[in-house]
Amino acid sequence: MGHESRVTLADVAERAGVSVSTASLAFSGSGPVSEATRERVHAAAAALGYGGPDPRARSLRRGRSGIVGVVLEERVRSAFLDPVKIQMLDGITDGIAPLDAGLLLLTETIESSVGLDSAPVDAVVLIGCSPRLEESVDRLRRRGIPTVAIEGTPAPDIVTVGIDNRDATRRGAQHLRDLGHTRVQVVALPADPERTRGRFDADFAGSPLADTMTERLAGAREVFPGITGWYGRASSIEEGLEGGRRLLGDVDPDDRPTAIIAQSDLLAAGVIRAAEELGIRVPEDLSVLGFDGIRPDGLETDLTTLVQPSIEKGRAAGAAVVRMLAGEQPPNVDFTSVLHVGATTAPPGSPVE
Amino acid sequence: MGHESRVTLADVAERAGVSVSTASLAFSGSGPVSEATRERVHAAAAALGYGGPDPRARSLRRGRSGIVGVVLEERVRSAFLDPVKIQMLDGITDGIAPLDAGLLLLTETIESSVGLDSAPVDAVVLIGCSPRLEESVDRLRRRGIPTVAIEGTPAPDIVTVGIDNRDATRRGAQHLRDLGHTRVQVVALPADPERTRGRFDADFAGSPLADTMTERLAGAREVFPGITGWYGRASSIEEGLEGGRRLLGDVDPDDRPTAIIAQSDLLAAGVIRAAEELGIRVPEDLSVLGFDGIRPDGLETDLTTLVQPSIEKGRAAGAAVVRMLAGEQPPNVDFTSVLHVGATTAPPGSPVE
DNA sequence: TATCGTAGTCGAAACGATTCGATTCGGTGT
DNA sequence: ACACCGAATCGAATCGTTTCGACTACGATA
Repeated sequence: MGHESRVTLADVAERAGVSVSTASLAFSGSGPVSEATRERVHAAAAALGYGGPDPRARSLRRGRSGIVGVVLEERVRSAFLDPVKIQMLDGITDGIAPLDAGLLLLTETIESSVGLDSAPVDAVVLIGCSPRLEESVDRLRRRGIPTVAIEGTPAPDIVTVGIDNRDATRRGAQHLRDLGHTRVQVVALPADPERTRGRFDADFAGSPLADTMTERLAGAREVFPGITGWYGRASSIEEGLEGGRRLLGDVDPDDRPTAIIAQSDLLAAGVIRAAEELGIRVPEDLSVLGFDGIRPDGLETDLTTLVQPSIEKGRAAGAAVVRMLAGEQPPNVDFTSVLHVGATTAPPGSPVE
Repeated sequence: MGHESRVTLADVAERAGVSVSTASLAFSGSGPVSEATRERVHAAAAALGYGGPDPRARSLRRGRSGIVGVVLEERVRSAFLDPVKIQMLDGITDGIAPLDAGLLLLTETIESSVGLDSAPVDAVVLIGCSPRLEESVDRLRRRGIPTVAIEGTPAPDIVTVGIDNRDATRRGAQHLRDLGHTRVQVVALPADPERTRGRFDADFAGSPLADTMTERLAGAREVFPGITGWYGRASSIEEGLEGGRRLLGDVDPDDRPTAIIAQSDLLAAGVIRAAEELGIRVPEDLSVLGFDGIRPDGLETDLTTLVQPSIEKGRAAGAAVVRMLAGEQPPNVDFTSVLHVGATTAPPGSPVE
């Protein structure tokens, strides 16, 4: 039963003895309908097993679907493993609450990203959007879909929400320098769209596209000009572990860095784990600086890190969406990170307490 | 610029000098169109800044929106804090991959749950759906929307995906009994829709609605018939901590349980933390059994727990959705959990190694 | 009593695409 | 040269609502 023709508003109207338009009003509540009529319509609906107006037709007519798309650059799985992303998502739901819209998870899959322009969204939020998205952003713009990018390259017609990546990292690096560190290296976020990993040297220009990575690196260089390091394939403990092994294990102990600037807390957690493996003590033999201010899974020490307001970022993005849908043109937003000095940084070569 | 009337397929068709239907074919590719025509249409589209067919209209006509709804019983925020939920979500995305549809996050908000029946979804997956959903499920059924419930009460017309909650817990409890435990208590999942918390005694019937909790409790009772305990407001470390304090701290040390069956790993982690607070050693003075097989944030010990295949559950749910949309009627699925013996269970009163 | 405003209702025109059946039109097979 | 076929194209109906303007009563105002 049930796969015959569906019950429509017209059926309900007929049974209730009213016109379709009246029946519509009885449901949507926008317009004057007598109490008696409303009841009759609802009764008819119940009798016919009508479940309410079809959202598809409604959204076509209204021009709004009540859905906000969220584009994650990676697989949903990996996005959900990153606490920062989750916090942003949470902030977004907060921010768009006034719309009472749903959140549609879209992943920037290979190529066509079918979802992105066949999805009935009223607006889109790009989270940590990668360069590959350029083209998609273009299509969104053409379709006139309001777009907000968190940590994205600023572009005409889209609102961006970001943080002071460069300056924050500079302050963190300065903290290390103040402690007396001079041999410092970086374990960085992915540097290219192909998601490779490897060492980079002092000349490394970064990718114009991997904005976050490049900015944070620039901040580190303001304090340690010739700084080199390693970039991973993702922001994860695993990649940090790999990077840590390379930077700490493959070298003559005398050349080994006394401090590592990790571009995320997850990477930092990996670096610390690598140090453990190699018998290097943190912070006595090695200082580690993170970025994000989350508490990485399984890391029990209090990480020195640059705390960024992830939830706020999401909330701001959500708020921007709301305003754009209201016809305004909200300004870009920039947040500030603060240095949290924990237990993973200390003067180089300091004795065990 | 841009808020005039939008460009439609008709405009494109006219400019390309073809009929609307041909233009449509040129885009959707379903039907014979000469190469020349297709190019002309696309050129016209580009010239006019047409971003492709409007998904709203398309979905009305096609009767499919390409969106699968996921209903989380709680706020999105708290759902994302539960690793089990995340794993299921991940599994779902995997499972519905063949549809290449988006995932719409819906929360069972108070009352009307605006989202649930005004959302243009082709199918819905309920995750850990609470009893309050009964009514919503009803509406979904009426609308003829295929519905899959993970850990939900079986109901006509909906497919359920579950695990052997009862039997698994029984095996876990048996493990404790085999170790020699007799004073055992439970720290349980929420027991009622109002999300209160408190003690429950040997007569406690559970809620017919909080299925998971009741089933797992029943399993424990098969081994320890008169077992009592505490139920929390959520599955979280925090609630486990609270429960642990009550069961371990508020009693005469001689009556104190020698083992606690936690109904989730997060609760177990909380219990362990409570034990630490109270100076109770795990597993020497207290054995703790978890459920889920995740690695709770910040817990460094290897938890003895019942490992359930969360990702598989999600995947199965996704697969069921796919089959339902294909017109089949897939069977319910039940998975099996396996006992992982870690370092948090030991014979009662055993000496420190 | 004539007039006006208003609550309630209705018809019909969108909304923007897809799709079914019909129509054209070169080109084969015989 | 005749009927016939498939490819390409087109017209028109359809998906199920919402909304706009028009129309009816009916009580209130002048």
